[in-house]
Order: sequence, then structure tokens, then C-alpha cells
Amino acid sequence: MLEETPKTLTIGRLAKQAAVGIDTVRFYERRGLLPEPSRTAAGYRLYSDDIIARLRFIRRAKSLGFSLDEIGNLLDLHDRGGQKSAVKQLTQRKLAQINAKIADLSKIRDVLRELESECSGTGDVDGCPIIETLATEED
Amino acid sequence: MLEETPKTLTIGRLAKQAAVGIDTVRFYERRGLLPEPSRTAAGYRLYSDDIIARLRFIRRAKSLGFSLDEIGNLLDLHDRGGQKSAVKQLTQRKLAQINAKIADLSKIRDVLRELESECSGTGDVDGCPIIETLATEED
DNA sequence: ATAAACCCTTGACTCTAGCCTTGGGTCCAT
DNA sequence: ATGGACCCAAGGCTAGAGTCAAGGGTTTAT
Repeated sequence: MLEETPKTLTIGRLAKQAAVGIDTVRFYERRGLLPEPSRTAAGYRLYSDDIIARLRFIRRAKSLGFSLDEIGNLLDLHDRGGQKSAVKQLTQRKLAQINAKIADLSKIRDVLRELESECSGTGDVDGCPIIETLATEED
Repeated sequence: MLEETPKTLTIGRLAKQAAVGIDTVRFYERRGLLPEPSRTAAGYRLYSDDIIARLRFIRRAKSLGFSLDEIGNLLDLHDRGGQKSAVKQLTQRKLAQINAKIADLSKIRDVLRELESECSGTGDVDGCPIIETLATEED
């Protein structure tokens, strides 16, 4: 019962805080990624501060290659987390997905590091195969 | 002078090996992500095996949240790597980007792990804040 | 008390990254 | 020598994720 966040943000302020567009906020609301906010008498949306973090999360998760649908799943885990055992399964699938992404990014990182330290001095390289890092065929 | 890859793949075989569509291959060629292949007398594209890895790289990098333009940059690093100092700068920017992604994914992973082990037994959670993992405002 | 700055909805538009269709030509197996 | 299975180019279509515009109400600073 620590539900006491003051609804004080208009959509414009919210959007600015989260570094997204106003239309994007309304779009996410339609997509179900944001809860329907309360409204003023005139119909203006009013948000509490914690929605800023939610929006930022969406923005960052998108940059990690998650679709809005996938992000919706993650948010559900957050919102209704741990209530069902189906959730546990989803959690595990998401975990596997995330671990795979981390592994792939780590490989790219290693090669870029090598490229940075070794390859940029001499001018002529031939052994910094970025591509080969991700050449395995597993889907 | 170890340039000796036999050009033997038609576009269909290539696409199948790399798990992408035929149209996608032609599309990537137009976008400059794939070199213009040699052709048979009849005009059929002919690829050497190493293009498979290049295509797979593109596919995986995409799933990590890179746009085709960004992937083009990475491929340039690979292809013309280390020739200019501008390349080094690009490498460093990409590295920072990749490290940030890894850090973000690691945070999500940690929370999901907690969610998996702790939160799904009791039924009622309240302390597995996935969102807060990425709540910092740095762009 | 009025203009600037903000908000509303609806619906059309854009961009990215492809996919599909049409109308052909080619290769190979029988 | 003919019917699939494959390839070509050109152009249109689609899904996902927004973005913009029109036409109108509201809030606020001057």
C-alpha cells in the first residue's frame, strides 16, 4: 500500500524526460505498453513520475533489438511477475535470448578491441575478421 | 595472394545456407552490404562460400539492434580495416556502443535470473523491478 | 483578454527492411 | 523436347514503429 505517486506530469513533460516524442507516448499507450493514465477534467493525460522509467526502459530495450511485442512481455514479467508458472517459462526463454545476445555482442567486442589495438597502427591488416565472429549457423 | 575461393553458389543456395530470403540477398546487394557478385553468361549471380558468413553476420547483427547502415559500418571496418585513422575512431565509437548494450543486457539478465529463482515460488512478488534496471537517463 | 504554448482525436503519411507478383529467360532430368 | 525448378529485373505491397497534419479545446503569461 505504498501507492502514493503524485500524478503531475503532462504528456509533453513526460516525453521530454524520457527523450521520446509525444506521439510515441500515445502510440505506446495504444499498444498497451503504458497504462491508460488518469485525466484532468479537460481530458489531458496525467502521469506519475515512475512512468518516466518505464518509457526509458522501452527505449533502451528497443535499442537492444527487442520488438515492442517482446518488450511487452518483459513489462508483463515486471508488472505481474511471478504469479503464474507460465511466467517462469517465459522468463527462462527471455533469459536464453538475452544470454545469446550478450554472447554475440561479446564476440563482436573482442574483435573490435583487437582491431583497435593491433590493426590500426600499421595500415595494412588482414587478420581482423569481424564477420567470422558470428559465422556459426545456429539460428 | 590467397585469393582462391571458388564461385559456385547460386543465389538460391546462398540464401538457404544463410537462412535469409533470396530477395533479401538482392536487397543487401543494392544497399551495398554485399559486393556485386560475378555472373554466369546467362546473368545468374555466382557467389563464393565466404559470402555465407557475411550474410549470417548481417542477420545476427540485426538481431542485436543494429540497423543496416550500422552494419554497413561494421562491414567496412572488416573490409578496409585499419587503413585510416577515421576507422579507428569509428571502431572506438562502435566499441562504446557495444559495451553499453552488453551492460544493459547484463542488467536485464540479472533481474530475470532473480525473477526466475526467487520470485516464482511464492506467487506474490513486489521486488523484481525489471524496469529500474535501465532507468538511468544517459542517452 | 488574448496570443503562445500546450493538449485532444482521427487519420494519413513515412521510413526501414524486406516480400510478392509479373513477365520473362535458363537448366536439367526424363 | 518439355516440364519443373531455378534465375532475372522492375515495380508494387506489407508490417513494424512511429511521425505529421487538420481541426479544435485549454492553460498561462503578459
